[in-house]
Amino acid sequence: MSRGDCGGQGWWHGKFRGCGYRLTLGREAILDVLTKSEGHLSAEDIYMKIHPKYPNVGLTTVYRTLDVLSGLGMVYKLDFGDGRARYEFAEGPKGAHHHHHLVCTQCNKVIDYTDFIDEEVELLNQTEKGLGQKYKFKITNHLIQFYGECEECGSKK
Amino acid sequence: MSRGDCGGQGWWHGKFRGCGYRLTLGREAILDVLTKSEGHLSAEDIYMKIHPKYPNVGLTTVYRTLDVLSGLGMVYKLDFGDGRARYEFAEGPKGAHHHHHLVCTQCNKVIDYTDFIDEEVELLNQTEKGLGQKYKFKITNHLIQFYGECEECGSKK
DNA sequence: CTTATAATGGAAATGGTTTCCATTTATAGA
DNA sequence: TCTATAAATGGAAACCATTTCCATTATAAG
Repeated sequence: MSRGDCGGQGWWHGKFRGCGYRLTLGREAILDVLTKSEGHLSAEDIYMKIHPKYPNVGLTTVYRTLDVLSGLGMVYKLDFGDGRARYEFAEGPKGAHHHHHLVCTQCNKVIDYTDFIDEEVELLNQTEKGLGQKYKFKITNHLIQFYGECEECGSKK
Repeated sequence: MSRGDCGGQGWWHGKFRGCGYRLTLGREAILDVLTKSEGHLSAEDIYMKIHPKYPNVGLTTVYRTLDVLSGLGMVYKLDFGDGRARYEFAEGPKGAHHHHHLVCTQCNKVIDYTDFIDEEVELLNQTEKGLGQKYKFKITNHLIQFYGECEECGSKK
């Protein structure tokens, strides 16, 4: 399984099979949307995007698949405070495309930023290590979000 | 309005009045619970704690008050992935009792930690400033959470 | 190909949160 | 102190994202 294969169709098959999951059309369709769309999709967003081409993939399956993917660490489940979960594809190893979020508390707009990521990540790694030892946690992930008022909302007053 | 007043009964009266909100028994009861309980209460938790003493304060009022408090920045609304919002009192100025969260993705247990907070906060302040300028955001808050598997859940396998 | 069992979809249930509205209450002003 | 007015309330009903149920279908091992 050479690294080059990862670009081809279905590079995640191994990950699925290895964990005892089956490969289905619905799952492929959902992963496809997640990898090709720019972030922050809700379950329904994904359902809508898939539906024209795969009208027999139900919303329930979307939820179930997102749960599986989230459990495998292939997808992040996020909450931006708009009452529905948002999902984004977890990029490759070691922080490629790693980013955090800037959320407007008025209109729920979300900006992905990568500024300062290097410094952040270094501190986070240290912190993860320290916390993991102290609290006997096996830390697998972190979430950083900044909240505030975006330019547009600020000027509306 | 001397600073010393803040310890007394109802130090938040000014904040409320200043924003055009009225003081009611229910609101005082809710604030009282939030300030005196250790964090992460759900709306229903608060309702249950209040109910014996204030049986005529409804769950709806709890939700409404938490919304108001959250809007005033007196309370943080948090999501630990267990399907209900959790609220915690936002402590005084400049990071007194400032802490972040360590969340077990299996059992949803939450540990508050203050380790490394100083380094984190310094980096965060810089980041906030930089991001605020670049994206024209008026940043008011941030969220940091680490996710993983707690000792107990890890040993259950 | 056959078989065991995972996965599915659609409808129904769930459950946290919000909305509605008639009633109560806090507060400013007389 | 009393009154007027608009905010706040509670309880029931609505809402709506997500989950559960279950009979059916489809994957993949042998």
